[in-house]
Amino acid sequence: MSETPLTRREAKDLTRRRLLAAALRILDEEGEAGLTTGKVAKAAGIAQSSFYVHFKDMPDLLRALGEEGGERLRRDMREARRRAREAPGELESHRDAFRIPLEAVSRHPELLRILLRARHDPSSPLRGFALETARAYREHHAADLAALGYTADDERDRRRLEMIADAMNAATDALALGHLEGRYPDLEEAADVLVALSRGSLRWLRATRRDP
Amino acid sequence: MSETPLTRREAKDLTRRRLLAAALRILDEEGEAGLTTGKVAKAAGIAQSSFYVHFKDMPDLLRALGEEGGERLRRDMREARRRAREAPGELESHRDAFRIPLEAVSRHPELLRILLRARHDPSSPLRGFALETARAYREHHAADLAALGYTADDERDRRRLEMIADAMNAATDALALGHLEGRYPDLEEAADVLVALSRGSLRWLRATRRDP
DNA sequence: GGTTTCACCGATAGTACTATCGGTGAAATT
DNA sequence: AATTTCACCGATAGTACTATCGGTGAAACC
Repeated sequence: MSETPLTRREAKDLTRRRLLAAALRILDEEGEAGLTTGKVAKAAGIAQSSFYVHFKDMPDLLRALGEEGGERLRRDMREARRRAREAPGELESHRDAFRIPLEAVSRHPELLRILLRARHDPSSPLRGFALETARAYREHHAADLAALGYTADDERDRRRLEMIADAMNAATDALALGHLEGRYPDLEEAADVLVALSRGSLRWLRATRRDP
Repeated sequence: MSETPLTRREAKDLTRRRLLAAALRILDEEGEAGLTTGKVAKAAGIAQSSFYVHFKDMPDLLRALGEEGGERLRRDMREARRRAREAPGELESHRDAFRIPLEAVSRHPELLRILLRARHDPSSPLRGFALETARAYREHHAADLAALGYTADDERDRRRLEMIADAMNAATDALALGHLEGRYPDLEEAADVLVALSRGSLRWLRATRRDP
């Protein structure tokens, strides 16, 4: 049997993390409609009223959840970016650039599902956070394209890169969700599809480079 | 001033349609959390209790909304498919195949937004309908690819077509939403991006045709 | 060792929504 | 013209959830 010599601060922090974990699980399994202070508190092993010791109200918990989850996602993506840059071959690197995000999403599917839902739900307290996250990914991806040498001098060029980034991100999410639903068992195959689509966009960018 | 010589049946049907329209608007503006029998009834100009004259409960209304909206969406898509087939040039036809859905979505953005939200919300009564709709689009799109001569004999090939269809549909939705948010003012540009991505996938399918 | 702090508890007032009921008047039926 | 039907109404019982309150015991502080 393990001792539990926890200080008061440690115990409180543990409870807080239990609440956040319970909320994430309920949110993923039942949606925001099923998310109540009572359910979360009970799942975390405390009384409903004690919920308010840790959070001002439910939106406050969701904000905290967004901040923590976003931090984790950003870490994952930075890591993915770094590994993709260090990859060896040209084609290998290109495939990695898509396989790594696919794997990251598959490891933490709840967060993606919750963000996708919140993005389209005007009543969700997480909506602003979801939109901000999506914008950040889009612009990072567009910046990557610019770094590959595809100029973004005028407004039209910049918009092109943003549209490609937006479309590729959406395609990545769709294939990751399909994988989670069991339709695409092999992430390698999904990465191949994304590489093919991406190559199409790069070819188009090259073919339509500035003026005749 | 116009007379209103409505039969009882006409009057009831009118109220029913008012309820559905009010629900759609509230759903789009406030999300499912804001959708209550009281709000919908008031917006339709009747008492809260009269809601139950027309629908068994709220899920029942949502089911009806899904059926009607789905019917309209299917009509739009059939039409889009037909027009794309009749289009003249090769490239024109290819661009049309993407511009037309983009335009269809832009005309009825509420429905897409609601479907996207419901798809990821386990608590939504519309979830089953949203998943079914997504599946139908994916398979139609995959069937179109097969009709272009990209064989789908074995499991791997069929999965490839499905993944491409899935990814392209997601990309289309993403660009349509970006257009609605004002980021991509010109749908023609968005269609160009989709054509470029699509060409990438077609080139890949050709390059990897059956055995060496 | 005495005092203070505070995470947690049960109880409960307040709020919002659902769904049913009996009543009403005008349309439909006879 | 008499009778029936029914879309709609106001009232209300029932349910679910929020958020606050005073009380309690053990950890933290002195």
